[in-house]
Order: sequence, then C-alpha cells, then structure tokens
Amino acid sequence: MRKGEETRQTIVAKAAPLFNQQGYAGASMADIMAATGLQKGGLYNHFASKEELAAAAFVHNWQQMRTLLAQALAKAGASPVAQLRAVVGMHGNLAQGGLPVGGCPLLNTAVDSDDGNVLLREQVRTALGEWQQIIQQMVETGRQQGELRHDVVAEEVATTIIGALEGALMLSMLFKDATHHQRMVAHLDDYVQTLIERNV
Amino acid sequence: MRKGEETRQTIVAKAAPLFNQQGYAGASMADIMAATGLQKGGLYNHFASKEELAAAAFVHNWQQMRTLLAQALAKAGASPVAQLRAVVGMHGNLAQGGLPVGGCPLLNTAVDSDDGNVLLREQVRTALGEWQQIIQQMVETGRQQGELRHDVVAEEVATTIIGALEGALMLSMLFKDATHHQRMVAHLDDYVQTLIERNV
DNA sequence: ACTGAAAAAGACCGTTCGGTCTGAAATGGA
DNA sequence: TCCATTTCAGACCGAACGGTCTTTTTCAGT
Repeated sequence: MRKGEETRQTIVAKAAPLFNQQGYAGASMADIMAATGLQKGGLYNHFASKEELAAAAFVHNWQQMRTLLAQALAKAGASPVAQLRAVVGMHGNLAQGGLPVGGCPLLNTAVDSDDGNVLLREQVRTALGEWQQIIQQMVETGRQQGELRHDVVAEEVATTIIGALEGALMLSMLFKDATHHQRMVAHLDDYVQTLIERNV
Repeated sequence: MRKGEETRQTIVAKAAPLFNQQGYAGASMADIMAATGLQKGGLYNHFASKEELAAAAFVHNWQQMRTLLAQALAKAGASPVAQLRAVVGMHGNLAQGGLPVGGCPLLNTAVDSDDGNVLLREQVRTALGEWQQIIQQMVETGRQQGELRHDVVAEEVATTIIGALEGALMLSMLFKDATHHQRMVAHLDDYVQTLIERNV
C-alpha cells in the first residue's frame, strides 16, 4: 500500500522530463520503462493509459513551477510591484537551472497539445489560467493600494508578462542561449516601471 | 519531368499544415498519404525520407510567412519605425487568417525540435535568425537616420519583438482567443514608441 | 504510334507502438 | 509465520509506424 504510492511517484518524476522534452507522441512507454527500470506491468499497474501518465507528469511539472513561484513571492514581500518583479525574475531563473528539464511545461504542452489531445490541453489551460489570475490579482491589489496607475488593465499586464516570458524562453531554448530570456526580463522590468503611479 | 515537380509541390503543400499542427512525430506518413491521395510509392518517389519531407514542409511554411512579411513591409514605406510597426502588425494578422494552418511554424517547430531533431532545429534557427536580422537592420537604419534613439540596442529590440509576439501567439492559440495576441501588438506599439528619438 | 523514362501503386518488411493478461514475487497486517 | 493483497515481470497482441521494392501505369519526345 505504501510501496505502491512511492513507485507511482517515482514513475511520474522520471516520466515528467521525458514528456516535457519529447512531447506526448515523442515520449514512448518504452522510454519510460527504460527511465524507471520498470516493465510494462509495473507501469500499467499504476496508470490505466499513457494519457493518464502524461497528465500526472504535467501536474508534476507544473507543481514544480508553482513551488518556485511561491518561494519567489515569499521573498518579495507584500508590495505588488515587488511581487510582479519576482514573478518575472523567477521565470528568468528557470532558464539556468531550476526549470523542469526540457523547458517550461506550459509552453511545451501548449504547443504540443495543438492537435487533439483534449486532456492535456485542458490541463495547460487551467495552469496558465491560474498563473494569469495570480498576476491579475497582484495588479488589482496594486491599483487599490495606489501603487499602480488606475488605468492599468490587469488582463493586459498578465498577457504581456506571461506571453513575453514564454516567447523569450522559446528563443533561449532554441539557441541554447539565456541572453534572449534575460533581455526580456530586463524589458519587463522597464515595463512594470511604467505601471507605477507617479503622483508623488 | 514537369509532372513530377508539380506533384512534389502539392505533396509539400498538403503535408506542411499537418507537420505544423501535429509536429514531426505526430504527423504520420499515413496522414500525408490520406491528405495527398497518394500511396507510399508516390511519396517516396519524391522524398527519400520523412525527415526530408518535413524539412521541405518547413521551408514551405516559412516561405509563406516571409511573403506576408515582405508584403507588409512594402506597404509600410521606408521609415524604420513604420517598418517595425508593420512587422508587429503582420504577425498580429496571422492569428486571424493568413497564418499557415496550425499556428506559427517558427514557434511550433522550435518547440517540437527540442528533442534530437537536428535538421529541423537547424532550419528553424536559420529562419529565426533571418527574422532577427531583418528587425536589427531596421533598428540600425533607424538609428543612423536619427529616427531612433542612439542608445537603442538592435539585438534587444529583435528579441523583445519576436519573443513577445510568439509567446502571445501561443496564448491565443491555446485559448483560441485572439485577444492575447492583440494585446501584445498594442504593447509592442507602445514599446516601439519609446524607441523614437525625441529631440524635436 | 512507338518507346524509353518517369511516376505512382501497393504488396510487403521488420520494428515499434500502446495496451492486455497471467503468473510470480514482494509486501504487510494478523 | 501465515496468507490475502498488492505489486511487478514479461510474454503476448493487433495495429500502426517508416521504409523498400517490384510492378504497373502514365508521361513526353520522336
């Protein structure tokens, strides 16, 4: 009973980077067998299908990012501007280290599920929606506290920050050069600066 | 002799959206057989392998984007600022229509070739490098003509514009909602505005 | 109309795919 | 220690994979 749960978790942990790197179609059950050291029976005892395993793997990857995000926010303190900067900075650090192997699972899975993979698509939508909400909440709080301008639109900020970060990460992954991502972090820092209320 | 070349082109044209939507691993030769109405022999008479066909399909997709880009630039006139805006606007239009089916081939192929698909990866690197060069050239010209500030760094502008557009497109494709992409176009218009020299 | 060459068909190949199932081994509570 | 239950191995399955090869059909120059 305990042993099973342990095995299940190690399967997910080993499979997660494979799906993230090679995509749903590209990562085969044979690959996962090799990575985990288990045979077919061992895998299918814990997951009914490849799709179910891929779903669990995505949750695992996204949970990793959420943890990093939470840590960054905890350090940033209460100021909405500082928190926005922390979100940007967290993503900036992903490129060189912390990131789930294979890049950002949100970007990878979003592009990968462009075809008919309904379950994965729904998951990444939920995850990205969650991230959007976090940023929008920061902006709203900032507006109400007077730290941000009143004409700032939370949805616009969320789209801008998330889209810009993910796109720049794509460039950095493609060219294996963190510079692109870093440039975007700098740009977004400037951008956040323009959102600040200047009535002092 | 002529007939063969015609067939080859229709194969590429039919296969291109399949690769763009489903990725290299996800699009099977059987899919392409169905899309073209040809049998194995008909396909492999023109292409030595799936990889070679995928390469030709990417060239086709990228050529489509290049054509749209050239048209937008032709309309924009000579001003570097207008041309930068034209690049952004062109990409903005992609989301609702002109785009090769399945989204931007640069984004899709970049993410898809994260695993070991060397040929495709090299191709998308070249294509993105080309796009970078175009933007950087605009910025350089703009600086020399005095239209843009002298402290503007061409590489930064290219990374910012391309990354932001591609990331926002990912969001729009995922949520099937062009709003994200449009918001980013608006943001980049503001951004370009900040690059303009204001010594008048 | 003839003919050599190009193009396409489609049977065939070995491999790999995701998935099933039975039997053996490990586990853990009594 | 016993034993029911869980966990895992691994043979097996049909389908689908990319690719080959022989044969037939179509094409284009004469």
